[in-house]
Amino acid sequence: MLTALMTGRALTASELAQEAGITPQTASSHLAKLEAGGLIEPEKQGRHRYYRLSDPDVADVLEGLQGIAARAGHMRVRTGPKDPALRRARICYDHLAGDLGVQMLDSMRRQKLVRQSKQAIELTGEGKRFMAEELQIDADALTHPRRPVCKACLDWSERRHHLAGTLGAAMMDRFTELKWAARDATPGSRVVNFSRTGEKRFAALFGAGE
Amino acid sequence: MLTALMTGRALTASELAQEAGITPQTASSHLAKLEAGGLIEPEKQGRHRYYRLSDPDVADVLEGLQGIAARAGHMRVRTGPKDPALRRARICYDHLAGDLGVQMLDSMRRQKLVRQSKQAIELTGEGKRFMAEELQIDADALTHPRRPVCKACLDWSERRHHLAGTLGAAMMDRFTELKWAARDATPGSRVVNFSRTGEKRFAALFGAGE
DNA sequence: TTCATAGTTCGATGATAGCCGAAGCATCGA
DNA sequence: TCGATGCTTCGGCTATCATCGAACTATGAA
Repeated sequence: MLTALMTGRALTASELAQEAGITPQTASSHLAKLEAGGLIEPEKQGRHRYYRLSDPDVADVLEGLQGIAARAGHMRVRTGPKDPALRRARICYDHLAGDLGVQMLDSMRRQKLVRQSKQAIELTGEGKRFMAEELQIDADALTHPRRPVCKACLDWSERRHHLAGTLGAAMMDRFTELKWAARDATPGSRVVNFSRTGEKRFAALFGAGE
Repeated sequence: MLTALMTGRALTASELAQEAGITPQTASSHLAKLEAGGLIEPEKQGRHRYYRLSDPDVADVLEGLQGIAARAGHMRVRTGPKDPALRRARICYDHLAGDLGVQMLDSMRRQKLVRQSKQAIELTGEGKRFMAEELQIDADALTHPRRPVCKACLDWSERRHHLAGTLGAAMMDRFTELKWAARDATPGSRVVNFSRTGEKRFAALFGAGE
């Protein structure tokens, strides 16, 4: 289970159970121990519990152990992820998720448009300016009684955070208005299709980091 | 046992057993497993079996694990070494051991007088010259049918290698002839006492490294 | 509200890891 | 050659751990 988490992605308890080839009950007990030992950290998301390695140090130690194990001739093979095409862009409730969603939040962090600590995300002054100038979004108008402006939402396919909250929704709305992207016509589909120009504009603002 | 080995020193099977608070039989089984796993390496020395961590990587991983354990509030305390005054210089069979013996071999390696790989030590051309000029020892005359000229011998107190073999014995003989050092008068004592001038001359040739 | 799903807790069971006593090798010293 | 010491192997015991079935809680969907 730990090696499965070494990709940096977060996995649910059941997925980890399946990965390890044990029942959920057994996995639950092991996960509790790993958490008590400070090796992993849970993140609640609806009725799921996503687990991730609690620290880069843990990944380092595991990597070292794998190296030693490899020298001793003991090695496990890991299967890579296998996912459909909607990994790239889709709707999560009302905001952008998938590869592009994760990429967007990553880029926003790099550009210091937001500050993130754990689940809490805060828009910086620079971020507000950016939203107003580039996307014509008035961040101050997004406050809502029961919903935060910014929120980290764990991405189903990427298992990394993307941006939720009223700002996430407003940005998705703007992308739609600007005809950069549109929800797939197929009923029930969550796929988001980006137009050619939309993709370019999006990349100009939130291009994959160096 | 592994944390006991993290000092870099080699420890005997019985010492590791005592350190762990278990019987030698139990320790033997664990040591066999650790060796099979490539974590430790044995070195036979007479009827002792000295174990050391097989690799700096192993020490790194252990250190990482200890760090994680410390964060989780689980930690072990380790007792330091405790040894008598004969740690400094003593006779090991017929050659110099103890702090000064280890220091001597270290210095010889640094000065490229010898080349060492594992237990095997070889005198370099530079080394032969050094022996002839500084200590009036003809290295070529030291060959022996059943004994190597140079041999790494694991030091009891320092748990590092010092120089054994006919060369080690010849050097100790020379030190005695030159009145640099003498075996302690007490019968049965293995202590070697260095004279004031002897200590200086020795330090001039094999001074502690920079 | 009711049902389905994700996850946990509890209890029982079977496997095994750790442990030690006794005995067997190997090495050293006399 | 013989005894002492360091270490290992063997056999058996016990405690513990991983495992799963059954039952329970929480969240989301209908």
